[in-house]
Amino acid sequence: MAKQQPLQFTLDRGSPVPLYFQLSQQLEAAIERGELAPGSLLGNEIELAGRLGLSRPTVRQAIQSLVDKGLLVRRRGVGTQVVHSQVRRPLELSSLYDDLEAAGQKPATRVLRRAVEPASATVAAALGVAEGADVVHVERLRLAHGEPVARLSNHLPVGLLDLEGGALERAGLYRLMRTAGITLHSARQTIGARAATPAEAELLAEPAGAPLLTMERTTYDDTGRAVEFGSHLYRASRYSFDFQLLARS
Amino acid sequence: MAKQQPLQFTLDRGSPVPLYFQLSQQLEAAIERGELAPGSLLGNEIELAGRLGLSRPTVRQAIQSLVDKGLLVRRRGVGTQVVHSQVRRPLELSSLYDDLEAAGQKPATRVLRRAVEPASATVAAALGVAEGADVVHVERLRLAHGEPVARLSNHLPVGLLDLEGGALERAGLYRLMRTAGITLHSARQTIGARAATPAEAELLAEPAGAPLLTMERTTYDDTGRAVEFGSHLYRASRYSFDFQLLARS
DNA sequence: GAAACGGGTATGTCCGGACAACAGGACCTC
DNA sequence: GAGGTCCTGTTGTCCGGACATACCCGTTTC
Repeated sequence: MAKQQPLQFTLDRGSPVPLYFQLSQQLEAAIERGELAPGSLLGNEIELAGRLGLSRPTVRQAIQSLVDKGLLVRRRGVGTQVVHSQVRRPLELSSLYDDLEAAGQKPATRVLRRAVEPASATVAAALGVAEGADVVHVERLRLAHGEPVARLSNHLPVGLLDLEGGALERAGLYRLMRTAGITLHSARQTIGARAATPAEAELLAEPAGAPLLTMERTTYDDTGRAVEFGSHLYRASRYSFDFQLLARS
Repeated sequence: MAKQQPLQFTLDRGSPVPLYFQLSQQLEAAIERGELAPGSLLGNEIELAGRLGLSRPTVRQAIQSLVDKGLLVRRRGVGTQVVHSQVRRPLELSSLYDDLEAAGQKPATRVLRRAVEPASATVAAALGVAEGADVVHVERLRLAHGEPVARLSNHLPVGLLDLEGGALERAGLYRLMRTAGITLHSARQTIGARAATPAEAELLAEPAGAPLLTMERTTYDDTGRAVEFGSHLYRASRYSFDFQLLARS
């Protein structure tokens, strides 16, 4: 357990990006590159602060953000250790489109339907509007490498976003929302499974009665307003939900 | 948007529980009880700190923990607001047993198998041991209200835990681990679906070929060691994964 | 009427210090 | 040799202050 040579960090006090953030990013990059070995001590906070010309609270804030990400573990009286890898990304509020793109699958979208409709009881309850009130309904078929992967059905409040057809084929719904200045805050979702109906089987190129993954999700922005209700169907033979989660506290 | 009367908080400086934690718990309770209306401002930090006889960093730490939980939203230049509810609990590293118990379903467990076996390639890779090395294999049938819900298959390193049969029927695996002094840190999991084989259908009292939810999970403790690999089957007709997630940053 | 300006107010960042609490090893005692 | 005790190092908690920065809103200007 020999002490390793200190890493080099470059901090720019003139930059608008906070110092604790600059530090945490460089620490994360060093861990990613393996320059900070898993299990190794990070060196005590006070000495680190002194070496970098920062105060301890600032250094602590940088370290804390990585602890929250699951990359570091603090042990009182011992020190701060790098976790033994295995950590990738925790579950995020991400869109299928971006996930597929990041995985190198060429995603594509076919818009099946785009209309203003009266809200059903389920949709009204999820979006917090009156039953029968107008909502936007979008139905899309998502493809990867030209093969169908999922049927996405979304309901949105009217006037939230203008979903011009072309935009929907070039990006995921969430990216469009963020671009429109909506800050996503949280979502409530349910993942289940059921057998495909004949129509669904045909659309997704599956045999009749094939098992499908279902996902229902209501997304809220930071004012607490429901901005989207989605009811999706995934081909179980070609898709699964894959994520990491951290123990709280 | 009238200013409401300030709430009362009682802080005990003699208690070993940190002041910021006492405050955050009382704030959370007040939100839970509806004493802090959704959307209402929390009052500025400096004045709040003065009123409670605390410093601003302490108050900020309490508020920050609730922001991380998704209960509050900070807005620079505006104030800190209570989120418009909808927030319950984010996804946790919880055991099915505790979930069922919390939901008022009387959980029960039938141990189908408990043996030391050589690790298959999949299990060995997940647990980080050599293929063919000894691992503990536990197979359980989980019931709720006397009805089968899931078939749970777990592999653990030998010597980690002594899984006496009776204990396995009275509590979930994770609770046993925590009791044994293991601190769970993170887990990697995959949720999918497939059709039941005849044997699985029979065990779970489903028709042949019924859609089942599958979940595979590898759990790590805070030293980065894999402590459990689970491969589970859920009846899609009686169970679904239901959780909340927060947008990062 | 719409756009540009500016003041007030709140959070965001950062500092420097102090003491408490815990883990682990060294040391001593029996 | 086994057990307990002290010491040291490290993180945990808390304080008081300072300045920067973004947002809201009323005012002014065109």
